[in-house]
Amino acid sequence: MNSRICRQRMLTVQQYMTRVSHLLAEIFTELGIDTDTLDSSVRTGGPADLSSLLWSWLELPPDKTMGDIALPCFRLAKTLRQAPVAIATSIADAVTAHIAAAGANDAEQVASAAAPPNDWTLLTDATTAGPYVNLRLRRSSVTRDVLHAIAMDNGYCHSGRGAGKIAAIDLSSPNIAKPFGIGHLRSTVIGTAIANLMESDGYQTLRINHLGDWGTQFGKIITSYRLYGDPDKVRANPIPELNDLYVFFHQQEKLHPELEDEGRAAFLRLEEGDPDSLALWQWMIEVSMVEFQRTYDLLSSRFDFNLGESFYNDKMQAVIDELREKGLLEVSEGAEVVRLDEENLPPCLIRKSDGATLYPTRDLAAALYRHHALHADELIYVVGGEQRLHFAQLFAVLARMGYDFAAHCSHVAFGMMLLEGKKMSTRKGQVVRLQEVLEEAIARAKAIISEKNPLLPDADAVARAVGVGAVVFNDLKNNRLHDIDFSLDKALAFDGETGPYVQYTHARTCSVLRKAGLLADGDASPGEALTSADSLSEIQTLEEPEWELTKLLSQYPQVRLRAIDERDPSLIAKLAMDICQEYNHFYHDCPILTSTAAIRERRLALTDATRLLIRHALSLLGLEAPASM
RNA sequence: GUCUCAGUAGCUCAGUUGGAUAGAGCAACAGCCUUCUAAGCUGUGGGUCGGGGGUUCGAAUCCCUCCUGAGACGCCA
Repeated sequence: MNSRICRQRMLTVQQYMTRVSHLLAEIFTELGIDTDTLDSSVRTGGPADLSSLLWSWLELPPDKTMGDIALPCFRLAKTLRQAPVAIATSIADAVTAHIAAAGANDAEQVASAAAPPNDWTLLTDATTAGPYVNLRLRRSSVTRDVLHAIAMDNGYCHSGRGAGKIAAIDLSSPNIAKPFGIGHLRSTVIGTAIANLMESDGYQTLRINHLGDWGTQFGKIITSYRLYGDPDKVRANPIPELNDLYVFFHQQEKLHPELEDEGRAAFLRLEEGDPDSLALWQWMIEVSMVEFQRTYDLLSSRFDFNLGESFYNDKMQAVIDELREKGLLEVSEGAEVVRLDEENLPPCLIRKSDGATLYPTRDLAAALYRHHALHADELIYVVGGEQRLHFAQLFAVLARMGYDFAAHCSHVAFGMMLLEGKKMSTRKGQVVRLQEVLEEAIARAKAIISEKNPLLPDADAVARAVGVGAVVFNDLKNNRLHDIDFSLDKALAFDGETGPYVQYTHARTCSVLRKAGLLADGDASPGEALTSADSLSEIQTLEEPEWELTKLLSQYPQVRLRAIDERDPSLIAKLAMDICQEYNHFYHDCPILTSTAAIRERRLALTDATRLLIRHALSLLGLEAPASM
């Protein structure tokens, strides 16, 4: 159970692993094993310090009944010239002796976060299973520490590695005059979650919506509108009509190739500043933004900047000048390029043979603007994986220009959304409109509410939170680079590993706390149950589900940091699901409200801790957490 | 053709900085609401981890090779 996260040794009960590794180092020294006696094959690349070395060896037993932390002894066999099993036995015996000497069993109250690093009361027993030493942590003290830490937010929801730094995140980036398709959902929700994660680490974020508002396509749309458009119809229903005109134009283009030149000429007029064309273009941006905003409102996405591609029109000449000054520009086949042979990349096209700029030119200008004008330290691009090469080239050119921040640029790639196994194409009119998907999701959520909980106050708001949550979570739970074949039924599933499941579990924790009189609706701070948890002196025998839940909760800080480092929100989604699964298991097996005072107090504290972390995880992912549903 | 990414249960995917018997959800079947929300919980069945070689005490994980799918590869964005 919960193997997804549990088996990653780095992430689990990590703070205790540090202490355990110190204890084990003591044993090793006692047994005459120190870093000098370990041969280099055992130490390779590892830290010189014995306890750090041991720390890196610790892992989790595959089965929770075996213990909490395991030390495999295979690699010691060669140096010590003993069988791994024998080594494991002597280590386990030594640990057992220490535990007994520490009088651990009478010291229930002693072990705590403040205990010295060589406090053997942290452990309750050591056993062997073949060549493995399995150690068990003292549940009471660990649980108390974890609950205390969550109440204090010791790194659980906030950290400060990004303090004073600015991260610019390029996300969403839909195209003007085209429908906001399901394909743009990924960039929007992944980008939003990454921005939230960075903020939890102290970064100031700049969420930049890099709108597609420039290019030949606008010449085509303008031409199509002038030739075939009905102004009244377009005004009534702008985006679908403009999209239809664009699609129709492409069909006509096949029959009348001369239209292509006309479209190009129309774009040229726009570039030259023809007032009529500009007005039309401006108007398309306005109506598109109104439309997009409806979707963003549902998703609770916000942006610090809506800067279209056109914003950089007057900033590209400076880039070209700078490249030339730095001697990076070369003429090749009539075009101007930056060669990237050393980086083993194809050359980056900066200027067409007719002198016009290109996509990379614009992105260079944008990167420099974000660096110089917006003072961004980190540049993050949440853009589909098909643009890998483009970003590799972009970053390489920045490095060539001598910008150190090139090392702090990253492309967060993701797979494509497919429709019935095929790439969606706006040109062919094959798009799934996100707005429709969200509305359908909300309608289904509403139907479930009226069936299961007809008296729920604020049902509409909850339906919106849950419906949208289903769609967003579905996209966030796997950050795989897999292409996704869009399925409405999958995106709108409310059972199993879904957003609504996580939200439901959150509502469940709220309900328990409400019944205990410990929670006012929408309370974001730790409740009384949790803040008084460090005074819980009676945490004696935790039952399995409580212990498993505690261990999962303890992973939150490390998982959050890893999600930030790997720019992977799915890690948060997965841990949230694991916590929910374990909480529901606990909820089912362990009565809370009807238990005797001490147990009730402890279980309420666990419930409140769970509630806080689920709530926080959901907020990182951009989901709401209704208090009942 | 070159490069990149992917291939794990019927489906969707975890696990990939090497460790013990490869895990979830969905779908199917069987149970659990006079007790804290059944959007839940429990159980059953389901696997040549794409194929083959190699390194290792130990490989889904590392190396080589082949197969399959997707994407990118100079004047679109």
